[in-house]
Amino acid sequence: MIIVLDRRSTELRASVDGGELEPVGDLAAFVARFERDRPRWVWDDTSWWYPQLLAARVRVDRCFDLRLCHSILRLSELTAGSQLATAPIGPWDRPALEPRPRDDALFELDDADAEPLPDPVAEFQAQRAAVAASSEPGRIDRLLAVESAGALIAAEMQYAGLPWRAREHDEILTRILGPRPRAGERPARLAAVLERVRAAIDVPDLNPDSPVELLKHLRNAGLAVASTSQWELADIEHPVIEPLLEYKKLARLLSANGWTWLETWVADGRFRPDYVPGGVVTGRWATSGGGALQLPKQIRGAVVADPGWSLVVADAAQLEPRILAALAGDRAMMTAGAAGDLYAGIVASGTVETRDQAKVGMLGAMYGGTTGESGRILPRLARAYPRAIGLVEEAARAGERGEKVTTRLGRSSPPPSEAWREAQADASGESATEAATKRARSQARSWGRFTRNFVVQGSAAEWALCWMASIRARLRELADGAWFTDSAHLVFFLHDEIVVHCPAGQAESVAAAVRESAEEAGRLLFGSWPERFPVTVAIVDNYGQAK
DNA sequence: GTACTGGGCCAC
DNA sequence: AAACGTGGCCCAGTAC
Repeated sequence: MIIVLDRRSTELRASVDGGELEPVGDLAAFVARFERDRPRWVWDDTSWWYPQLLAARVRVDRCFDLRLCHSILRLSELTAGSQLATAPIGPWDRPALEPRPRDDALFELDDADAEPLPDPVAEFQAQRAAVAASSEPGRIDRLLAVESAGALIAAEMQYAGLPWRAREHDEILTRILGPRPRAGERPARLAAVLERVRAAIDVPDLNPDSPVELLKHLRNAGLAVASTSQWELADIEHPVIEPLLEYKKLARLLSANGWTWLETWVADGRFRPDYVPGGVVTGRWATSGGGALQLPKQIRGAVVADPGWSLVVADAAQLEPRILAALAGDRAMMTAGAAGDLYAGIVASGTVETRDQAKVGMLGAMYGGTTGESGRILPRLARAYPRAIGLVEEAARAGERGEKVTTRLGRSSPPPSEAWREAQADASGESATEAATKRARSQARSWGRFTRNFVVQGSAAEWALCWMASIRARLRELADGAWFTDSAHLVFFLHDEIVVHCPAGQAESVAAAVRESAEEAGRLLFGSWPERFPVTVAIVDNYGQAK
């Protein structure tokens, strides 16, 4: 069953299985009634519809998020010839849709130039047509389904929140920075280390938070530095270095995740980040506000399970190189990963000497690194794993030619900008200057690094979506009809890592579900292909205790 | 006052 | 004195 929901008028309407649009009356009651038949809900934007349903304690199993699906179909090479992909840019291509029209006349006056919301029924039909005409409808349809499932999960995680102990957070800050000071003052330990910085270069009123000022005084003190970043300072011998690096560390914690952050983002014992599914070109999630995807390890100790509950923390081991091995069908690399630690397996094969070399080399291959140790190791990896390394090299060459690349399930990279194309065209002309050629070459390489990484990062993001969707389905079975936050539920996601909050008695079942879901995600992407996706699972009270 | 940019650094 | 992918957020500094 398919139900398209429409919010173009203040009276919400629905089309059931292709029927006429009819008023729904009370939305939550309507959805709850039809949800018993497990329809696929089709709506313009999950972040508009779903939070209000959750607030009314109505959960849905499946949806199509038309805006997210549109942006995939618009760019995908698998639907390149479709009407949807060739139509002019329209309202479905906007990053976020406009809010619901209001009755309020004044508001409408203000809002007069806002574009009307588009027709979801017509858009759904256009999307189905694009999928049906695709060279690989199964892949793209799976991508649309898991992308949409991700949108449901993001809304559910925000509703549930990550359990957060403000007192524990305060204790961590106090231990590292000193007690919370009055507004505008530095905490004691931060102030003390700043005095050591000022003394070391004899500048009593130094403002260490101004890079320009700091750089000037460091150079006056005789340090041959071009910036104040830690990678440059770390190697220098001078009494100011140690306290300065310490100051930067503490100041970062204070400004990014200090007491102000705590007051802004934690309420009622929960941190509720605003996840943005599909917010990154590669298909990764982004966040807006709260910085959930940059939660520093230092403060993860403030994430504490409720009394009688546990946290199941799981992360996929060496996800990206495993994805690459599977994408490329590189048996040798799969063999390296079969026993557990992929990097250790590369060492065991005799390709490199240390685990760190294996890791640096693989990351360099996937990011396009050419200098330093990763550059030196790459040729050895290329000999041992010609298919895997060949795949990322080919993705880079395609990008340098201005072509698209596509992930496992069918998300394609955007085309390079018009300026990029012009630069390439200028460089190939007869009258091209040496500078123009050099600039074009540099831009081409840069775009090649982007497409090189896109294939791996984007396919890994698809794996993670499949993993989460599968976990969500298994946890629903485990809940046995209970409201989802009263049973095991997802509370956190970090690219290749998830956290489930669950009654302690469920923890072992959840751990099993998480492992089974990782296997299922591998099958959803690669069928019966033998690459394995092992996950490390920890059952803890406190996120800081995991790994 | 707000809007924007660059430096810097956190995560993967 | 950066390179080597994807981001967000804070701060200082500047333009308006």
